[in-house]
Amino acid sequence: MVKTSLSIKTPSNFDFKRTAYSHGWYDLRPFELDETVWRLSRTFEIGAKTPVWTSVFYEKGKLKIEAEADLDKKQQAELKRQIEHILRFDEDLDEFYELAQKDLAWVAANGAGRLLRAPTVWEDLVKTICTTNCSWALTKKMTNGLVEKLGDEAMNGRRGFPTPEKMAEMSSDFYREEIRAGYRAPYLQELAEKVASGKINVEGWLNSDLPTKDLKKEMKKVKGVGDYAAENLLKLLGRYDGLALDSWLRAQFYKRHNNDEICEDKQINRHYAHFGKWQGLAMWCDMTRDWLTNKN
DNA sequence: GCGTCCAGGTCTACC
DNA sequence: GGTAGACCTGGACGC
Repeated sequence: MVKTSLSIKTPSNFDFKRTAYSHGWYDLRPFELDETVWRLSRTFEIGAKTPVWTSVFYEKGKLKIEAEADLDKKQQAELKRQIEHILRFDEDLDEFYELAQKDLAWVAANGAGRLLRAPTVWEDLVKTICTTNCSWALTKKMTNGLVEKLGDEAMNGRRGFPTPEKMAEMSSDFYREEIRAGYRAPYLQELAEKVASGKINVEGWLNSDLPTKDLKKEMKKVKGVGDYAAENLLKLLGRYDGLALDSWLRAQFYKRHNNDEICEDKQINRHYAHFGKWQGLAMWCDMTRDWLTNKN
């Protein structure tokens, strides 16, 4: 039941559908996207007794927020801040849009380029590890398991993403046998312990002063994080220097730009090099251009 | 139903 | 720095 209704003014070039549907995160719990009415829902940890189940949708130039809890002013402000964060309101895409005018003009025209992210770097990091070396079905199974078995419950019974502390309590065997994380099991356990104990501050990566190259090195110190995972996470932090190439992205490139023939990664890099620090975002937009076809 | 093969990214050991 | 093999799961396929 909706107990708090709020609204936020969106940036002028903001497109809710393109942002919610920007990549697979909308499909991973605790996110839920109802494409029939374009409502994006999930739990938020905003200092209330329990996580707060909240839905957002776009109406008349404003983003409407409906939370299933009575929220005080402080909690309302925190909820707005987290929603602006996940929908990337702070992303200044003007420079990218200008660069894209030549061969990706549709990007600016359609307000594309904002990549949905979780409220915390922690959640994005764990989910990214769960995308490596497996099918999307298995990624969904792992994240669903984490949320269902370890997430705190909101008032409506829906669960949030587990905290590092909660995940650190569980054994490697739990992640292997219950979450079906396979060889990733000890990686998840070790990561949770390090984050919970403060040995690694992954939230600090968001506003890190480190050059991207050095930040990527830091990320790759986490077991289970290689080139693809680090570059994917960097994109979610707003750094698009890397292409985060995985098998799907490569296959899409071969189809669209290489007559469906396999080529070396060097060729893919060359293709997007003129986008400079925006090349990762340029490639992602290029490969996902048709995602909203038949969904409007 | 069972066994085999394969895709998917990263790690470790080795050169 | 580059490479090979192992890691583990689920789906596809053949029998």
